[in-house]
Amino acid sequence: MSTLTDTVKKAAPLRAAKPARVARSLQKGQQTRAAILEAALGLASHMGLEGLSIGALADVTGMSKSGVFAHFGSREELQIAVVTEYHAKFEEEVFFTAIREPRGLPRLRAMFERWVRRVSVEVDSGCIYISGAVEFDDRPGPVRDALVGMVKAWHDALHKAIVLSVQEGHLRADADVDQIVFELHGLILSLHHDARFMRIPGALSRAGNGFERTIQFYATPLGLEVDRNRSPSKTGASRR
Amino acid sequence: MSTLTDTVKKAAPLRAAKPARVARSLQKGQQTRAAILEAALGLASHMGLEGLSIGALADVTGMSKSGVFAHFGSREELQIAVVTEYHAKFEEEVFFTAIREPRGLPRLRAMFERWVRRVSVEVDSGCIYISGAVEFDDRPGPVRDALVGMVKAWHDALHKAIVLSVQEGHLRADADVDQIVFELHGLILSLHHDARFMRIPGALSRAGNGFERTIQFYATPLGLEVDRNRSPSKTGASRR
DNA sequence: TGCAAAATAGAACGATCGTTCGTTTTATTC
DNA sequence: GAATAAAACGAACGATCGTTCTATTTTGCA
Repeated sequence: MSTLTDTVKKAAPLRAAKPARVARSLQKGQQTRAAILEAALGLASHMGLEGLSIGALADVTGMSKSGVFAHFGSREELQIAVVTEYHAKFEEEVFFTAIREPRGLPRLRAMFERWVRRVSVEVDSGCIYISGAVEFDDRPGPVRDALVGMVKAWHDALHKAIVLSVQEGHLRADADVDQIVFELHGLILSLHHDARFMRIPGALSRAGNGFERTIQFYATPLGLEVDRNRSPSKTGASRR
Repeated sequence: MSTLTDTVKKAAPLRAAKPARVARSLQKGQQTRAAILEAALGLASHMGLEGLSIGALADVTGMSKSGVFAHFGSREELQIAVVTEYHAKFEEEVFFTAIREPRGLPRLRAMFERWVRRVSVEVDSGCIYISGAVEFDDRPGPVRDALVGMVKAWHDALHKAIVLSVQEGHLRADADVDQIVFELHGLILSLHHDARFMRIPGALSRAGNGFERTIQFYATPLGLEVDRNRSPSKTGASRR
């Protein structure tokens, strides 16, 4: 558990821009900065990181453009702050919650389910990882670097959860771990696409179906018959 | 075959904006318009549809801003023209080529393979369907409508190819067709993500593996044993 | 309560955006 | 080749962008 956490923390170490303020007195600044960031997160979820403008942010928060600007120093640093904030929220609501589940399939399933929830239903809208990936796949710079680092950290976390599932005997020993990460991520991306862009109602359950089917496939021992009578995973009691 | 084609054509009927010019004489206008569109396609592939600017387009083509502008009447119509042009290319290089394969699994496989190629390796870059889906999932209007219609047409084409695969006995009779479309699309999206954003080299073969694995799953008759002589997670000697 | 520092406002900058308009160049037709 | 229509240009517009600068207000601590 601490290992997974460390991975996430290490791969995305951007956090402490401010040197923590020797005497932690003046809180007003940090306070409004947090409020701005919250608004920026909502705006970026709708318009994307590139659609995020300081003027619109000033309108939403009821501040002046320069007042907003002063808290970040540049638009790019604002974008990085937004990405970092999103990462922290994602970590908290998806990773840290799921990791309390017992290692192996239950934990992996929890990670996927919370991931699904974050991408499709939660709060006001879209996943910044996903929109950011499209916006910055051809745009080098620190924003892109931050995004890549965080997604990579999440991939690593998934990777380790799958390895543990193999070790626990929940998945086949010869299962291609990276391939599973690839396919699970694909289910999430397809969910995001169908739910948010195409507005297809059934997308959410499709993602769940896909997960169970994938797990079922990689859980089947080599040379043995697939048990079609019932769910493949003994831990499968939880959902569905 | 004509059915599939009709579906595509019907769902995305935007094509003939110009009334074909009674006497098909004046070709200079259409000619430079096509050249501009070509450049716009390349630009939009890199910067996205929202990143596409008339000024940059004028620079690339060596024309004046107003000269470029006059060919489309508005930025929005330019974006629609780009999307439509991309659709035509996609149709030609993916759909019309694949549909020459025999119905059933061979045709479905051809569609997927050409789709993969379009998304990852081909020309200069990214898929406008994918970037457009992210850019316009919260932005109502004719551009979004055009995009949704075209993606929906492609989904329908996939749907029919899968139904034919079932009818030919290549896939299980109880296979959930929409679920398969969902999962195959997920593989493409994951490929686009990993190859273009994360720059992971193995992504291309992962997509192929995922396809073969998915097909293998849905090809297995209910209650019968899976043929495990061949390794399932391996590439499965894909090329049939 | 007074003072220094931090936080915010306001105005202005250069740049770029999409768009309009009048003119000039180019292409097509008689 | 002259007449006519299409195409391309160039300058300018209002708006918005990120950013800078200076002034003003607010905050935290003595």
